[in-house]
Amino acid sequence: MAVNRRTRARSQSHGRSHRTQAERRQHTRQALLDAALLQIEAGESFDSLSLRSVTRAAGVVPTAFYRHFASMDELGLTLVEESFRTLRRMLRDAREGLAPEHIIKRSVEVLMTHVREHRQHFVFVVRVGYTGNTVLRHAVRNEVRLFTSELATDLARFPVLREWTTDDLQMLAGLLVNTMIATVGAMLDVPVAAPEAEAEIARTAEKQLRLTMLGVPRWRSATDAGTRGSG
Amino acid sequence: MAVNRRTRARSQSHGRSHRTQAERRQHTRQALLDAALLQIEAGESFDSLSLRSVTRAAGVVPTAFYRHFASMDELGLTLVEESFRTLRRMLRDAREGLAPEHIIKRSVEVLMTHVREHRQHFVFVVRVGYTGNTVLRHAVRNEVRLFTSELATDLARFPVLREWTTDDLQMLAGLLVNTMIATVGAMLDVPVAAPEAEAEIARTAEKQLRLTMLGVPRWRSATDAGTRGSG
DNA sequence: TGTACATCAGTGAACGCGCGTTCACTGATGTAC
DNA sequence: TGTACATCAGTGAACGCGCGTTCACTGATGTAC
Repeated sequence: MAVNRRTRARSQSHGRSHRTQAERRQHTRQALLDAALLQIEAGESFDSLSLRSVTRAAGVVPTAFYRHFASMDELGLTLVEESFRTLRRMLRDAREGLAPEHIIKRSVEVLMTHVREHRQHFVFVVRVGYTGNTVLRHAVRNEVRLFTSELATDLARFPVLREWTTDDLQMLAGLLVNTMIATVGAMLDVPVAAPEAEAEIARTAEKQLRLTMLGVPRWRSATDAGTRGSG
Repeated sequence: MAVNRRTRARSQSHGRSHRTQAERRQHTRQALLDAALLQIEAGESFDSLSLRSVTRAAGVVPTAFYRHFASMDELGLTLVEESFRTLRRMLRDAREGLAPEHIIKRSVEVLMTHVREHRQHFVFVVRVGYTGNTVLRHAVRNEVRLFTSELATDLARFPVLREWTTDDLQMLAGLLVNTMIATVGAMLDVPVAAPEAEAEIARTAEKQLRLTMLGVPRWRSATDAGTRGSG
């Protein structure tokens, strides 16, 4: 009898199947994060999200917010971390699928797949990276810098790049990341599941990466001539 | 006497030297636009600007806003136009200073100069181009597309690009514009008048553009091999 | 296992605030004679 | 040039609304015995 009473109470209390308090806490927390991502995906900027709209969408009362985050900024920083965890996973995936012949095509495929599957995280990064909120903007741009460095490290392993300076590798990684960000931006302009448009964007990204890599074997001499003079 | 009375009234009325009603109207209108740009430059997103904060900064009462714009969106669209007028002027300047040998260095110089001199317009474009407000975001991205096309037309005049398809020229112009946007984004991260940091950003941009252009002469054959097969 | 108490995620009322928008207005400039 | 009237940029009071944050609370879960 006592057990029945408690079971009923549990399932009634929030209409969910989470047995422990910790599980329900975690569930609410994630609901708040998801509500914010959803609104950003729908076209809002982070600045225009309100604590009340987020809690409303998450199905809790405004004051419940403070059980999980001290402010919207803190929630935003959590989303930055969550998003870049996704991006790092993508980098790892790309690293593994490296058949040197088709590396560009494969990289773009990995990118497109990840954008499709984690659209919200990419929207978040692209939007917040340029949005008003100074704290979040710097958090994102800092993560982008780290991400670029990781890519530079990966690039250093390619034979053709073995002789490049760290500086030049960063420069190349930056160029590739720029192309990636612009590609993501273009994909986000397009309705979800518009295969033609997506394919067109992918083709352009591939061409741009291919063109970039075409310059690579000729790089050294050009830099020497340009910066070291006739010494 | 009558003249004196009127003169006094004029100069007292707003403490300014604008003689005609039309001039004063224009003055207020520009004050509203400038106030918005200033707040965006200071780190706000467009969404977080309020009609009241803009009128406050412009030194007029909130309701005066409606004498000039029907809504903040309308003011925003005016700023999009104003900003891209600046960017087009930049393109024209770049077009004129084309000494084929130093074209990249010169282009980056033109870019850096314009960003320094019209910082607000660049901040506006970069921020709004990714911010929440759907109307403005699309307005900006559309202008960027037009801007890219104009650049593609300019590129078509170079001997080495004369044989390129329209599609490939767009692709290349897109790559250059991406680099430009990323460069502007990096410059805006940096405090105003930090010559070292600016120079470093300029150097990276130059390298990236140079690397991109290094691939150009080799482009055709690579594409042929990739897309046309052995026919 | 059963009981008594502690913890704490979520509640709901209340607050003061800045917002966009309405409205009737004021008074200097512009214009017709 | 002088006068009488029209125009219209800017004013100021008022409104209802959603916001973030405070506070005392409730009641289910967790824990010590």
